[in-house]
Amino acid sequence: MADHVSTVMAQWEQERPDLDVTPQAVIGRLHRLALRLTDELVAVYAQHGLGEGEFDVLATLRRQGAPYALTPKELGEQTMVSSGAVTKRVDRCLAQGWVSRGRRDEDGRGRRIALTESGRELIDAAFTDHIANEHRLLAVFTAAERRSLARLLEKWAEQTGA
Amino acid sequence: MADHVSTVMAQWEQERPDLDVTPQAVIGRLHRLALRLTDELVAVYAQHGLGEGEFDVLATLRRQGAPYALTPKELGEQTMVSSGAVTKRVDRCLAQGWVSRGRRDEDGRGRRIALTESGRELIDAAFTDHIANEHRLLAVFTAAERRSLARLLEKWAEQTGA
DNA sequence: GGAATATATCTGACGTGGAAGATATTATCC
DNA sequence: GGATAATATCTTCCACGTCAGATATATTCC
Repeated sequence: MADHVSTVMAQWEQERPDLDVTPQAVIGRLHRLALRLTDELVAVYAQHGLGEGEFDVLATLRRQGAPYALTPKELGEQTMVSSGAVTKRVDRCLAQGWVSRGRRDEDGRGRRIALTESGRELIDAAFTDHIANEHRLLAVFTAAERRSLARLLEKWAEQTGA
Repeated sequence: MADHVSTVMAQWEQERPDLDVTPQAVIGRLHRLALRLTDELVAVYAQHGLGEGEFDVLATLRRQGAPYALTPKELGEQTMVSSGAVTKRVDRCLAQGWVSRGRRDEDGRGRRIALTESGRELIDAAFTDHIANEHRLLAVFTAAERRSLARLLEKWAEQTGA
């Protein structure tokens, strides 16, 4: 019945009775859960020959709508990775022919990363499976629990500066 | 008012009306939140000269109680990293004199990683700050909300095989 | 007891991301 | 319009983790 985090908390209460470790019930669980969920999600990306970074790039471009294009800066902001990571992720997608890297018209500094036709087909198939996978992972919950969880996470994210 | 995840979901509803992307309200938010929280936690580890891996090792040993020792295998199981990662994390702690690596008596294959006195002092100080930090991060919530969130995460973790 | 197998740990190659600085282009100010 | 600053992107180096295989020791079965 006791999950890992409960065990850990009991150990701390024994060893450091001066501290109130109840936050671990939320933060510890959240982190372990995020790790496990990532594994589950990555497994589906891999079925389509995609790593997490590539999936992230293609999905971000895809959801912008036609013509499925963003600058590297916008890509980095939306995916929360550094500019260096964006360059490398785009390089990998480029090598597979999933995106093109063009010059932005107005501003010579800017680039324009756009989905190719094959990239769009790939991400449409992968994303369909991805969403099915997420439904599967959430199947434990009732609709009310899901709403409750979503609301709590949203509130937290807002405050942290989501 | 609209957080990033809400925006993303609205984009997908527009682009892929055939899919029900509501799971993102939970899974997307959980992942972004985990990333942000990690940054906040790591900042405190760094104040004590610790990386995430080192903190993880020292804290895991510390909460076992005296004599603060585990085998590499046990360390890896509790911290959810590969055996290779355990070796390297322990190497780094060893280089700083925070742990010792001895031979386990009964089994010549086994090792015994134990906190040194300086390691114990360091993790006690760092963990005190860490818990204060977690309290700060959870300050947005009422006690009831915290319990509710903890319960939902626990339920989820249980099913995934926490 | 010796061969085959299992277990525990370590090693090395590799992949990915971050941080800081390099480069290219544009904007601003006199 | 030329110097200076700002912006966008890329490059380089490094930290850290995984994975597959290497090594050392233990166990099992004949």
